[in-house]
Amino acid sequence: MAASASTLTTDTATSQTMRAQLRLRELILSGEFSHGDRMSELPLVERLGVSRTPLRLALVKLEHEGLLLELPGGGYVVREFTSADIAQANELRGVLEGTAARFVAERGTPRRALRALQRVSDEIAEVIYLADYASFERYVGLNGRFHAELVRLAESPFLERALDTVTCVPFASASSFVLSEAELPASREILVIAHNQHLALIDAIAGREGARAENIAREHARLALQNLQIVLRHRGVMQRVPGHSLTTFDQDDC
Amino acid sequence: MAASASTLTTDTATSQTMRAQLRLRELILSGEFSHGDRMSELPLVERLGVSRTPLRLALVKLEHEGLLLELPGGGYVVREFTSADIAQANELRGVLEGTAARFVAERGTPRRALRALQRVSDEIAEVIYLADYASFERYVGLNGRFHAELVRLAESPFLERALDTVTCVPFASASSFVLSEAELPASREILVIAHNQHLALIDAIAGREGARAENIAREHARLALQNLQIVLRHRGVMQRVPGHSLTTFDQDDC
DNA sequence: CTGGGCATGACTGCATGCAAACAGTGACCG
DNA sequence: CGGTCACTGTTTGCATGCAGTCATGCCCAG
Repeated sequence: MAASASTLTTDTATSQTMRAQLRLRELILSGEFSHGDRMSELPLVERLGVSRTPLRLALVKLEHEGLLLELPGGGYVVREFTSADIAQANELRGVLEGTAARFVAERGTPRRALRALQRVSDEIAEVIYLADYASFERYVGLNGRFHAELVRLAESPFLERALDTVTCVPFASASSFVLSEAELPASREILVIAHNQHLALIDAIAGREGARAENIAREHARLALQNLQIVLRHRGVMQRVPGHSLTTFDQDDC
Repeated sequence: MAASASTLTTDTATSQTMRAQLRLRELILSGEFSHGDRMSELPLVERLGVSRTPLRLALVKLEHEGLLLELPGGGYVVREFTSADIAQANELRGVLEGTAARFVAERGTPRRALRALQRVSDEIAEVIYLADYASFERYVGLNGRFHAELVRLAESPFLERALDTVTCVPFASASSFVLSEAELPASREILVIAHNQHLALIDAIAGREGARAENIAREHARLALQNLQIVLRHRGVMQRVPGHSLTTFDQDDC
């Protein structure tokens, strides 16, 4: 849901509820609120320009998404994500994407479908050796497409739903690959490794090696965490990353 | 969410929204509605005795739970669960519970915590050799406790959330072990096997054998599907099982 | 000076009225 | 006779008013 909803922009939203949900998520992830902040309805009504009814529906949905926590006495607060949360969510993502990969490999997929993955992979190969920032951003988009395509091939709606429960966690989704200019060389090495894992994944799927595909996808997810740790060495970068205000990193442990 | 909410009864619900959500879920699973039925607000308002506002919140929550589907033009219909859905959700449950088992095994758990699992397992050992229906029902409860305890030990909120996305699927949760008087002997064999898997799981966790624990839990989940297939041979039983009206089973394929 | 109780304020949960959109039906035109 | 358009009824989405509850702060008494 997070993925599909976020493809809409705030303007194209048809209902007030959707508008409120998108705009609110945007506000939260942009750092407008910090973890623990109470989401009082009246100020938000004023700020978002929607009535209380759709706003409340949006709050309920964001609570289900995991960004908000319901208070016992009523009302919601912005949820906090600890480094342990991020690590666990990321590991879980690896498990689920690994399961997707296994499903695809075991079921056997027409070569035509695999070619879609291959194409994205080829595009990625073109950008990882370019050292400029724009190429990195393109990589993030392509990488997201690769993972989305993989999950799509699994043809398992429940798997997608389960993945939605972790992709809402900042820094735990495949497309939240954090970039750091200061660590460009180190990050680029990681991209090379990640690309190699993509290739191995495709090879495993093509050969219907389910267990291999699963394990590659798991290790692939762990690479994202590794990259996050590298970037965390330079605090300055993090300030600009969506979702930063929701996280609490213990010093250099993640 | 499904698990925690269903522990409350309709009466103890504090808010109208909660009351509507519990009662509605009850109505849907009890077969009062069939898949595809439209959940019109006004009739439900009359039936549940709550106003439209809390009812709509309940509908949103049930949609997120997976029991309802949102229509493009607005409104909700009762979702259909095909046998493929059930199989996939069950497989996914195995993956997630396997991950829970792996987490517990790898992290290493104090013997005191393992003893809780052991106790439930001991209680199960007492009931599986009794051939009466009451013992079967006790087994279902104990089995649910075993699985809940295992997930609790994993100490991973996201894992629990992800599991919630599959436990809402009829016949896919650990506690939805379907009983059939007609197939008592066959089902009892399955219980014996399941109990043996529980013991192996505890042993694997105690020995910190993560991969073994994970694979046992996966295979354990597949056993539930096997049992369902056995019970499906006798259609009569299914009529009384919660959630039956939401499912469409292809003949003897599941 | 401190602790407890009361009052006031704010905030949430709920109910209902209103408007817009969709579907269903009937009539009219080709 | 069939298709299309318009009208009507139903349904959802939204806005707002109201009441109950929780928290906060102040005042008074010990």
